[in-house]
Amino acid sequence: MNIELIIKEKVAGAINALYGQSIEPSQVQVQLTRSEFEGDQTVMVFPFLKISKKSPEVTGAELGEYLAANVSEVSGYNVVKGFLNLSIDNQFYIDRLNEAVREEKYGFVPETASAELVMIEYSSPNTNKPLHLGHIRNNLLGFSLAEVMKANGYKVVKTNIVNDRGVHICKSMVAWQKFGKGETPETHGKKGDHLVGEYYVKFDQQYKSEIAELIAQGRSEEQAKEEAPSIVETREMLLKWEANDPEVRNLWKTMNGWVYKGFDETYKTLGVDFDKIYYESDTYTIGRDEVLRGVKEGIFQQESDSSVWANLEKEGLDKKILLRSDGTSVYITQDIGTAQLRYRDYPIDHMIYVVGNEQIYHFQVLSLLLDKLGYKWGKDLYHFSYGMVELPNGRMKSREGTVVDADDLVAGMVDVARAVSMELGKLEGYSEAEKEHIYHIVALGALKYFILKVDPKKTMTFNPEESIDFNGNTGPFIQYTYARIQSILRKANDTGVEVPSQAATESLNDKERNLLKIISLFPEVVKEAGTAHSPAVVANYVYDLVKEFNSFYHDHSILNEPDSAKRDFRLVVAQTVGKVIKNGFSLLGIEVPERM
RNA sequence: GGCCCGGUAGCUCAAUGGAUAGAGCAACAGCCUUCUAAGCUGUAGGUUCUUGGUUCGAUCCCAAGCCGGGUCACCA
Repeated sequence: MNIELIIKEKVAGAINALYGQSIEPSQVQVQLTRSEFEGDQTVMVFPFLKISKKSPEVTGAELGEYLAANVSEVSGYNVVKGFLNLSIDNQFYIDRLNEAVREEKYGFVPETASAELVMIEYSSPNTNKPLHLGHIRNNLLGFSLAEVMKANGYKVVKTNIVNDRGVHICKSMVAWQKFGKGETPETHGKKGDHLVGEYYVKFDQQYKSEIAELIAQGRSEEQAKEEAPSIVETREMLLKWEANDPEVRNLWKTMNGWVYKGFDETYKTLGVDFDKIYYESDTYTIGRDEVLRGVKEGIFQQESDSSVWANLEKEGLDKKILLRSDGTSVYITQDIGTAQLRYRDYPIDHMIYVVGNEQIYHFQVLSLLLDKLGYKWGKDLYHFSYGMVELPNGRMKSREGTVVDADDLVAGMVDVARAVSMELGKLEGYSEAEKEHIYHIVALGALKYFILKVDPKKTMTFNPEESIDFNGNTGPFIQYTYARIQSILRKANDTGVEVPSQAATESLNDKERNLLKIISLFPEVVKEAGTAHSPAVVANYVYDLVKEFNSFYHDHSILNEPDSAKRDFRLVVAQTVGKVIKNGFSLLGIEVPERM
């Protein structure tokens, strides 16, 4: 049981015993004592003044006296103004430490047979261009959130809806037909997703020049955009695609195949994966059928040009198109089909969509549409809406060529990790392959931590220079601490010193005590990360732990401690800190190296 | 314009309504014959955008304003 809950309960009991009033434990405000004061847990006495009808000092003292006398965990107290600072008995923290020692997955809630199932959709790329920095945030958040939910005892199904059809991919196809001359990833020596992305860019260039030409011929901009041959061709291709035209379908399969191969590589590099992948090409017709059912049932309206609309004005939103006048589907149509299919495939208790906050409106609409169509889970979908990633000079803009490519970014970070590591030269004895493995772990640790430590809801700035910094509040700093701990444990093993299976000591120095306090917090942190849907909570916690450990490491020797009882205790502490780092980082999808 | 989100040190970010608002980077000053210096210690750096309100207490809640971003497509 965590100390906060114990104190809340006991304070409620004390209020009752002292002043004859019963309050709920949840009404008691407890927090960690600030380091400049003596004590471990602080109780706010202000809220109880109306009950005690005494001054804050007196009330605090009376409560403190009672708690010290009646609660075994409370070893002492002091009162400063309206703050009652309680000192917690060392044994409590040592017990928590031993809990952490015993449990392999300390801090995690084990999955039970009756656990609820949460499906997490993330990544969800379009198949017309390679992944970029924005996708990286999505992928890292999605994967980490899945790990966090698992650690909170949920069954988790990670899913990916691939937007493999629609105008965007038709654009790449049109451009490839026009300019490709049969080029393939093999002939070009490029990843397939990058190759297809190049044709998407080429399409855009061609389209723009056509528009300019038409405008020069006297058309309005709007007209030009409608009539440009490229876009006309694209629309025709989409229709052919929906009509199952063999030639179009073949090209589509080929080009998407290139892209998938490229994506798989990127996913593998990032260390993310999925339990179930859906393809829009399989789900959009289900969505369309659902929309048409909606028309039949009078939920949606079909206009004279045969486009289909949902009127959400009553719900405070706009009218929303669901099917174009030519009968083709729009983005949201497939989301309806995908949702239906998923609920058919899995007994979903919670559905989480990891999608950027620019789509808040989209998910409000989706939720309402599903609800109107009669799905009880429509209202309950959870849009995990994260903020955009910006560069120091603003948003990434493909037009200005400022889009940061995912593969390039990772490769660059590995290069830096390699350079730093070689300069420090601490990996003697490792094979080249082992070294490369470490560089990869460190590079990804830097990237992932840099992104995940920020509150997901907030827009974040990605500064390439800072992201490859390996000092301070960074992933490699934490990994480094882990590696140091493993080094100590190896050395202990080499010299025949065994790490005890349980910690025993009577006295704790300040830094040992601080470490134990932080270790005892981990289970709460995991829980908090789950309820807040925030990997950042874990990242910040691990950083605090590691900072404290390094300070301890600096001030107190472990293996050279002459008192063997103290040495053994510190070994247990160090080992446990290592375990918490590893478990915490696993929630972020970050690996830890044995050496670095 | 309607709706949504944000504004904290020079920069990037923290801070369940609590005490003197904290870290890292950058700057400056120290610490390696001792378990990995990718480390540790210290100095400096703030009207928490503004003005009101709520209360014992507000960076946090409420209102208005200012600034920045998002969104409101027969795009995805």
